[in-house]
Parts: sequence; C-alpha cells; structure tokens
Amino acid sequence: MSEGAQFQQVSPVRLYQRIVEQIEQAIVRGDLKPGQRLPSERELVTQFGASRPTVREALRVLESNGLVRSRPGDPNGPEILPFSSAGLTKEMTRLVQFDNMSMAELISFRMILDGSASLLAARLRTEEELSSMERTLAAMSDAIEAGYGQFSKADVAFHEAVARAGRNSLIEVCNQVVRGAVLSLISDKVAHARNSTALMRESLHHHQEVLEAIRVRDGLAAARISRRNLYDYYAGYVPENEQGLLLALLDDEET
Amino acid sequence: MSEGAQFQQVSPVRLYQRIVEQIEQAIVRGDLKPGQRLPSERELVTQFGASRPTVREALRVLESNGLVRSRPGDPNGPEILPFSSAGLTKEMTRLVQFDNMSMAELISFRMILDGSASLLAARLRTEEELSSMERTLAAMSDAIEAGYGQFSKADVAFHEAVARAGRNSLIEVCNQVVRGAVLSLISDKVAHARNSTALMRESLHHHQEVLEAIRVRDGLAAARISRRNLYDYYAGYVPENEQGLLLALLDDEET
DNA sequence: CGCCATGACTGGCCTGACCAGTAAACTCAC
DNA sequence: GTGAGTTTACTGGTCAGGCCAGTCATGGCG
Repeated sequence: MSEGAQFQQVSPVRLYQRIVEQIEQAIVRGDLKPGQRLPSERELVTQFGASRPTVREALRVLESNGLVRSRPGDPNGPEILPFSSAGLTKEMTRLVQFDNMSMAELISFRMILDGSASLLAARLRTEEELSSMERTLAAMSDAIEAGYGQFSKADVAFHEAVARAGRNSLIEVCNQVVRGAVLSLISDKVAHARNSTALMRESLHHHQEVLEAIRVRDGLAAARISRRNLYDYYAGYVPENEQGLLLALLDDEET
Repeated sequence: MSEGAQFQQVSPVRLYQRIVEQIEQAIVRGDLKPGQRLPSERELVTQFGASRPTVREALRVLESNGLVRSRPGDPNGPEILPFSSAGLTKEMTRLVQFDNMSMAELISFRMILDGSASLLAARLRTEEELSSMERTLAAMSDAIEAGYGQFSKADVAFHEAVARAGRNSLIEVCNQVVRGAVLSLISDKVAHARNSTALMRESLHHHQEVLEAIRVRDGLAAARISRRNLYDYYAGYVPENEQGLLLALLDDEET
C-alpha cells in the first residue's frame, strides 16, 4: 500500500536529552530505585562523555520533572526521588491556567469527580476505610473552632480518604488541582466568608450525609449528595447564564 | 494561639528556577503568546543578569515541559509553543509505568469521564450539535474500510463532538490524555487486534447506541451505555483482580 | 570520651571560547 | 530589475576550566 512506509518526523536530539533518557529509563527499569544516589556531576561527566553544563542541563530537567533532587554539598550525589503525582499535578495546573476555564466548567468537573469518588467509595470501601473516613470527619468537627484553615485541611483529608476507598488516585489528583484552581479564583471572597462557623457546620453536615450514604453502600445516593453539596457551595460564584451547566449534573434526582 | 505563625518549608531557590518562573508566568499571563519569540540566549543573559549556562538550564526545563522550543541557528530566538496536553500524557504514562497507577484506574477514569460527557451532552445539546455528532458517526462508518487508523481518528472526532455538546473542555482534554496513555501502554496488542472489521463494526454500533440516547435526551442511559462500551472494550486488558474497580461503575443499571 | 577544626568532596554559578547551523543581506550576472 | 548564488552576522550546542559556598567524614585536640 502507498502508506506502507510511514516516516516519522525527525528532530535533532540534543546531547542532554540522551542523558535524560538514559537516566529516566534506568529509573523506569528499576535499576535506580528511590533513595539511591546518582554519581556526582563530575563523575557523570566522565561516564557520559559530556561536559558539565550538558550534564547539568539533563539533571535540571530531571529535577523539574520530580525524578531527582540535587542538594549542594551532598557528597552522595543527586537523590532518586520516590514516584509522585506532583508532576501530574503541575501539568494539570498548567492546563487549567492556560485555557482559562470558566468557573462553571471547573465546578462542573469537580462535581463529576467528587460524585464519582463517592460512588466508588460507597461500593468498594472496606470497614477500615469507612472508619478512616469517620475519623477525618471527626477531625473536621473538631477543627471548626480552629478556623477555616484547619477546617479546610481536614476537609481535604476527608476527600482523600474517600478517594482512597474509591481506589482511584487520578480522581483525587484532578480534584485537588481543580479545587486549587477554583480557590485561587475566588480566594478573596471565600477566605472571609467561609470563616463563619455556621458555614462550616453546614459543610460538615453535608459531608456527614455523604458518609452516611457510603456507610450503607448506596453509591448513587452518595454521588448525588456530593454533587449537590458542591453545587450548593459554589453555585453562587457562577454567573447565572452558566448555571445550567451545573444543573445538568443534578436533575437525575428523580430516578 | 500557639500555631498562629505557620512557617513554610524553605528551600533554596536556584537561579535557573527564578528564570523559569518568570518566563512561565509571562506565558500564563498572556504577555507571551504562542508563536512569539523569546530573546536570544545571549540577550536573556543580559536581561536576567545570569550566565548563559544558567539561562540555558532554564530554557531546557521550559523546553522539556513543552512551553518553548529552541532551534539552532534560528535568528528569531526560542519560540513560544501553543499549549499541548503532551506533557500531561507523558506524566500519566510515567505514573502507570512506575506502577503507581494501575491500568484499571486509567480505564475507570475514562469510564467516568466519557460517561459524564455523554450525560451532559444528552442534556445540553442543541440540534446543531446533534447533527454534528451524527456526521462524525457517519464518518466513522465510512472509515471502517480505511483501516483502524482512519477509524480511530473519526472515533476521536465523535468524542470531541460529544464533549463540545457537554460544554466542558476539561473533560475532553483529560479524556484525550487518558486515552493516549492507555493506548501507549497497550498499543502493541491493540494495533493489530483492533484492525478487524468486525470489532470496528461493533464499536460503531456501540457509538450509535450512545448517540441514540443523546438524541432522546436520556442522559442517564447515555452515560450508562458509554461506560459499558468502554468496559467491553478494555476489560480484557485489566487483570482479573482489578476488574471489580470497573464493575463498580456499572452496576447501577438496575435503577 | 566528646568536641571541633580541617580537608576533600559536593553542587551552583560564571567566563570565554569554538563550532555548525540559519537566514537575511548582499552581490553579481543576466 | 530580477533572479541566483555568496557572504555575513547572528543563532543555539557544546566544551574546558575556574571560583565559591556548602556538606560531611575524618582525625586530632582538649
């Protein structure tokens, strides 16, 4: 056939990229495990046969990708870091910042993620995970007096516990990012308004409802309630003409 | 209170990081738009007051993050690139390779996203959007003879049309990313298997079912069907002991 | 035995240089 | 004038070598 020979786009490969690739693959292959150390820059220079600036460019790229960390003066050399979703979070944040998304879109996405997390948690949770969620909820209750900062932290912990029970860390990562984006957009308005004890109590109550649905393993209810909770929270920040986008996620309540 | 003063972890900020931040923010702010050029390295050296190796480290990081591209000899300087989700895909693939994330998780996430997109589309679509979806579906049908490559492209177009009707680009981007990550992980197995006409016909049929639900504005059905379609597609690639994670998203069919 | 100075490392940063590209300016024949 | 080819002034890629401030293990000192 005429498209039998598919040629790939060629691009000059920089030296530093070859180094990045080699180290990256060594990590993926497991030859280099978290906690282990890379040879010193000067040692790498001799091993790769490149100059120090080139080796350093490679290390800076790896560092910015969260794979290694260099500390000045450390005689053991750069450290291989444990895998983390920090890179994903960074990229995700960039995505949200770039395509400056509408408020409605962000919140709609949160409703989807949170709802799905609750649904999965209700169906997959173990007893241990349930009690873990209960503990974080208790912490939220305790944190009400401590102010919004503490309360918010406990809130995140609860959602993390739910996500863990749902066995899907992607949901949690995305949720965290979107949550951060939303907050950065309305932080000024929220920081003070949310400090009210009444609002925190209401929020706590909403979370309790979700947890109750998770307890009785009613996935659909858990999802429905957490979507509605988010809507109640944030709908006020969404322009009227965009509210329909959020309501579309709610009106399955009659089923 | 004793924890009134919350100190943040400090970490020495490298010079190259400051440069990365400045350029990154200039792009996010919109001061630098895709297609525009950065000053030459030597010019940046004078502007930032850093040495060339340092400036280059910053550029390499930006380059590896897909924000700029340097071509040797280009008198216009490094180019600002349009945003792309390639970095996101890379990060996600990496996470799966590092075994921090399972295949089941990726597919579960796709089921959630795709289902939500279909639900939103069913409820928010206009007539124009409906016929747009119908056109892409017709294109899929035509592409069956042209092989999996064409078919897959038409497939993506359909999902894009659905996402557009759902008015949530975050869903679409995330879906694209996860889709890419999944494919890059099973591409070897899939490339040949999926080339079968029978499988493509079946896929087409599944898409038609979703579209029908969108046509009659039955959001829940649209969501349910597209989740099940994905399950049927990919369940085979998920280890048995993780299948439960996917099934948890399906067994709301009795409602 | 505990403490502290020392020295041999580390990474962070800089200077200055060479090379191979690129493309625009420039030439020059037509 | 216009087109082709050539020059030139840049670009980024890479290197060698050097200085500094930090870290840590060593070993001598009290």
